[in-house]
Amino acid sequence: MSVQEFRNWRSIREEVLRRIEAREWEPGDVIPREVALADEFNCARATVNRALRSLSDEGILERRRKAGTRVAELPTRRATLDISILRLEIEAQGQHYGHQLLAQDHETALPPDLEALAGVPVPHNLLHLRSLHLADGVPYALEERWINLETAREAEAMDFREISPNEWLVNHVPYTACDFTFSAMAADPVVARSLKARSGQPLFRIDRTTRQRGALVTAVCQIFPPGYRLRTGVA
Amino acid sequence: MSVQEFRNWRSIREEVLRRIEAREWEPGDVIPREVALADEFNCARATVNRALRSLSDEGILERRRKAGTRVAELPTRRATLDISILRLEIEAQGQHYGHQLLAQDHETALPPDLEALAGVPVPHNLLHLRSLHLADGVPYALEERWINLETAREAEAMDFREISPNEWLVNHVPYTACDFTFSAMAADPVVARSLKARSGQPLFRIDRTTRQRGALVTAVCQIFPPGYRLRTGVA
DNA sequence: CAGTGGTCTAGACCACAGG
DNA sequence: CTGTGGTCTAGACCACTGG
Repeated sequence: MSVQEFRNWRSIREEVLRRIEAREWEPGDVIPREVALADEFNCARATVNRALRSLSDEGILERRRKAGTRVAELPTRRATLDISILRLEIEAQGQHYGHQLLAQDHETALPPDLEALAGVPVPHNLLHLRSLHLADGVPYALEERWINLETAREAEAMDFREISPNEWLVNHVPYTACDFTFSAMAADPVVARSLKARSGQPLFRIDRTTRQRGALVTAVCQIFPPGYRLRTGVA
Repeated sequence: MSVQEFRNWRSIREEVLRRIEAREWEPGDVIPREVALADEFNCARATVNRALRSLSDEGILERRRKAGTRVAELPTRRATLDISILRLEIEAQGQHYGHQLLAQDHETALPPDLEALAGVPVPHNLLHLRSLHLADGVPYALEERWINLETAREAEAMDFREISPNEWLVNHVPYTACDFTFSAMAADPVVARSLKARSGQPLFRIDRTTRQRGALVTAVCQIFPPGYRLRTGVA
């Protein structure tokens, strides 16, 4: 083999991938330790570390102290979903975004499945909003949202006909952790009417709960019209 | 404020998050540059870099050369889905995994939606498999799979009644990139019978195409019984 | 207890993009 | 052109864990 130059961690990463694809290193094999690779590639160990860590983050390698680094046998496909704000998703498709507030009231509990997803105690003081996202005037998603008024008091005074609750929250409660659930459901008559679907049609649904420091911030259920598909980028 | 010790990149990361949550740094704000933070935290710049990079990877910060680092305004929620092998998913729930090969033949094209998802030229020499994954004997998912025989010739000789095609592929074609699509569909009579669902019921569906070096390796469509939910970890 | 990856440091140079 | 993040280096110590 010709002498190759490895200048940076990306090229090392590529070379490691190449060896795995070429089955020079097979699933389950322990690969040479960092020092050895650093020596082979004629670079600092930190650089090799950077490359191997990135592969380990993606589940392609498994690393353990003392045990060394091995090629994952049954790699978990780690798909990253970029869940953006619906407005951005719609505008990215070159469509005009619209938002329509259908209902607003106070509730004292979440629906059971969202409560289970939340995994944290849910207060009894919730602002409940039902709204519709539109793309070029056509229903794009029906959204049902609960906002914890103890975490986000100012939400009560907001007029969510102007700004969508999601965008307001994102800018008001900056950093949050969230859990998602994806599922299929049948359109009930109410939902069907909002989304211009027929009752009983299969709809794609995303549930989400958002927390900050262990306290619920908001819970959302978004329902999409028939035919909607959620796509991911690469693992 | 009391003098705090910042020993490692994780603690710096936490402190940065704290400042964002506390709105000391608001969405859109430029935060101090790495050298300044390294100075404040009394550590090397590389350590600050490590902390900020991890936040930037998650979409919480946005970094650009010369422009500096700022708190993301409309952060994209980056959910990571761990799509494991169904056998592992089932066994992780303490259930017994079973696999049943329903049909096997040759086809010359993918269904249109999978072909669109693939994004690479699809050869006309495909092995097609239809199989059922069982958890404790109950249908867990119906799987329809196409394998590119030009990439994975040996697949033709395999007996997929013994080992599931997915597991064989994973060990045979180690590293691959893949794209997913999630959607809802109505059970047609055939699918309904396999999954013991009623015709027309909403089903959750995952489509996936897998590539290696730009060549299609396999395309899969997995359909789950009513009530199935896909959950994610945190962003 | 010893070997491996995990991390930190201090310094350097580079690449990119803002002004 | 200049300031910022991106990366590399050489060396060091630490933490975990397998044997």
